[in-house]
Amino acid sequence: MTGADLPPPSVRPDIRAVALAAGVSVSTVSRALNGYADVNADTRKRVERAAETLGYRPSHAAAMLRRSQTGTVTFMVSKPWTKYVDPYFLGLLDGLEMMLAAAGLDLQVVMAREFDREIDVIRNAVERNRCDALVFARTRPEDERIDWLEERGFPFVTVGRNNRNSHNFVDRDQVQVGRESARRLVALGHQKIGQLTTPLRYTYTHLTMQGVKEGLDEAGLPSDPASIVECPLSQKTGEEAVTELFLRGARPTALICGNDLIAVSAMDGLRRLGLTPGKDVAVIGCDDIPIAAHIRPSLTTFTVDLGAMGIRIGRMVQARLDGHLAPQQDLIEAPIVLRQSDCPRGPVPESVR
Amino acid sequence: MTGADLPPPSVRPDIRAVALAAGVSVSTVSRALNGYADVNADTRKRVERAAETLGYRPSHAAAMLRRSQTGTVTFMVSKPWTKYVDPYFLGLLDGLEMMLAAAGLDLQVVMAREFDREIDVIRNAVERNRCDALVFARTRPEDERIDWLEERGFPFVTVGRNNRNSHNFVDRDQVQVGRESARRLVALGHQKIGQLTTPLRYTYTHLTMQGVKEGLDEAGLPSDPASIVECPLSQKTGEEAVTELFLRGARPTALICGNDLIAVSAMDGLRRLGLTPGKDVAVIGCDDIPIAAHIRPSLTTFTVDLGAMGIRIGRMVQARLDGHLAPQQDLIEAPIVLRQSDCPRGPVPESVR
DNA sequence: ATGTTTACCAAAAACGTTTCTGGCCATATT
DNA sequence: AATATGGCCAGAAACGTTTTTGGTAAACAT
Repeated sequence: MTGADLPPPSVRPDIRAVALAAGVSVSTVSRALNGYADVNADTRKRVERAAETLGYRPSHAAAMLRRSQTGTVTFMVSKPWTKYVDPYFLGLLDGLEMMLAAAGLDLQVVMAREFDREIDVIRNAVERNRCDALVFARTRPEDERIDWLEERGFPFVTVGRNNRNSHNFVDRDQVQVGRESARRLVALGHQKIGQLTTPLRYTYTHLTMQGVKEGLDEAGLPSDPASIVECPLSQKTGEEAVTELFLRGARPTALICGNDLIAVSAMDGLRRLGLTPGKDVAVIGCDDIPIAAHIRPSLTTFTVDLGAMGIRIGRMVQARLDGHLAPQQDLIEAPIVLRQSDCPRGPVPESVR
Repeated sequence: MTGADLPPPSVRPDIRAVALAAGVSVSTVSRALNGYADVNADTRKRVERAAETLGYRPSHAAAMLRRSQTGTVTFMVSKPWTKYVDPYFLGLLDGLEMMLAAAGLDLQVVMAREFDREIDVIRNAVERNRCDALVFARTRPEDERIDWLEERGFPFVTVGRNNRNSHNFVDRDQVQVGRESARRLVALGHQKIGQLTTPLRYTYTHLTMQGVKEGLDEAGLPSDPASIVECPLSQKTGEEAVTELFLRGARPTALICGNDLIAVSAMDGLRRLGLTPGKDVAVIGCDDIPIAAHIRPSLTTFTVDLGAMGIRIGRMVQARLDGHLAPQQDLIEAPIVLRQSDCPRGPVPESVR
């Protein structure tokens, strides 16, 4: 009559409440719910039922504190990504989050702006114990982030390589991308092939260039440094880069572009020079952004299953968290998607000097 | 000589360690570091110095547990986004994360796949106390997520509206986008204007259509339902939609497209019908994706400062967390970016029937 | 000289879990 | 019959903070 048998107010039920309801101790509830072996099947069932009817949700914070782990994985995205390399990002996150969620891990996203040094973001995440593992992309040959983390033995996975590669990473097979680009164009009769590369500070840019060189070597063609222009989209569009290339006197009949955005704006630049992309000059991109199929000429490019890539990252994170120290490294094939923008070699009109 | 004066091993320093080093109590350290008033300036300085030299980082988990709040804001992204609306996403996240980081809040990302019901994701986040506030987009006129959260008084901000609008939201002024699209095309002499809309389940689609209708009404032009095709990119490209439109017998000389991807593939469809976009048929998009300026014809579209939008969301979250219950609602202007794809009305060649 | 406020700080009680230790009972082993 | 074993569970000690309570000493007012 005192109201003690009223349904409890809308306060979140404790583990204690569950224990009370199930008629067992708190520790037993914990063990039962966490799947420990030393708990009777009946008891476990009773506990589970009690938890269910009470709508019990364990407090993440408390568990986290006690276990001294966070249950979250942090994905760091670098600001230069934001505007231009979008397509890459969400697909990856999708697969990753799926894996992590299945393992009961949360995904946290943190951005490194230009005025932050990326390393500070990482230090902050690690030193404040905000996450159990880190994931980041845009790796460089000498990458202080990787050095710092390896030194401390903190779990992390990168999208891309450095020049040591003693850690867990997932990457497209960029050398293959470069090689296949070159091979394709060579097969189409091109001899003078220009390159509009992504920023040189990233490892994958060099890997692609290496692949291109291999492809040209195979055909006995020279690799002329003058036919390569670095093209960081935030400062220089493909349009400007292609103009620069022709101003240098290079007269490529084909262009290998570091990504699709470069390719598209390069095509724009070609038109401005009076050339028709996909006819006078072949163009190959990389990434297969959704729009690549719909522009004219539609873009020949390399695709990659980002979701699968994210899943592999998730698996690596888990493996590392489960104590598997041996570095895991996955190179993912990026198949070429043939469309219209690559074309057989045609003569460059004399109107362009 | 017992080694007691050796530097402590590489164990994370406690708040107790700081207290010891500063010669004060644990509670004083806490109050000093959290900026409470009732602590002497000297003491505070001493504590801060001690914390600094020890490299003390408060345990997030412990603070979280004690304060019974999580310090994180969850952004839910719905799967249909993933592939096509990337650019939208990252810009938003960027601004949002900046605001949150400044307020000491973490940003967590969670994905709702098709097989998950979005509401489950939200329930999980809220009931397990995983976050202090929620943010999500792609709102619908009748949005059960909003209903559920409002019912419970849980803090959240949406990108987009529902049909009640009693909560905190940020949105583009879609009506204005639609109206201005129509006005622009009318001014260019167009009378038959087709619409390729984003999915009808979203509120913003209807708002845009309403704006278009207003624009047409102003000019005394009829709004023909037959000139409207819904175009969910995951099932129907702009190319298919435009074909459908002409098959229906509608013969628009201008197209208002729900987003840039629709616009680009619609232009492709036009070409397939023997029409030249930007010449025979005007096309207007929405979003101003990075590529919009580089395709041919370059795309007239509406831009929006996503970073600013993210920042406003962040502010709303903070306000709500600070106890400001009155709903805040921001409508953001999306200025038109005039390029080549909109053109004066030209005759549709008879070759197309 | 005696209350009364004020400024500062220490002690201790949470917060809600997990895990360690140990204990009881039934069963198996000698 | 005594002892060891194993299954199962309760109790209690953490985990590292924040916040409440209360106490001391100095400053102030009476």
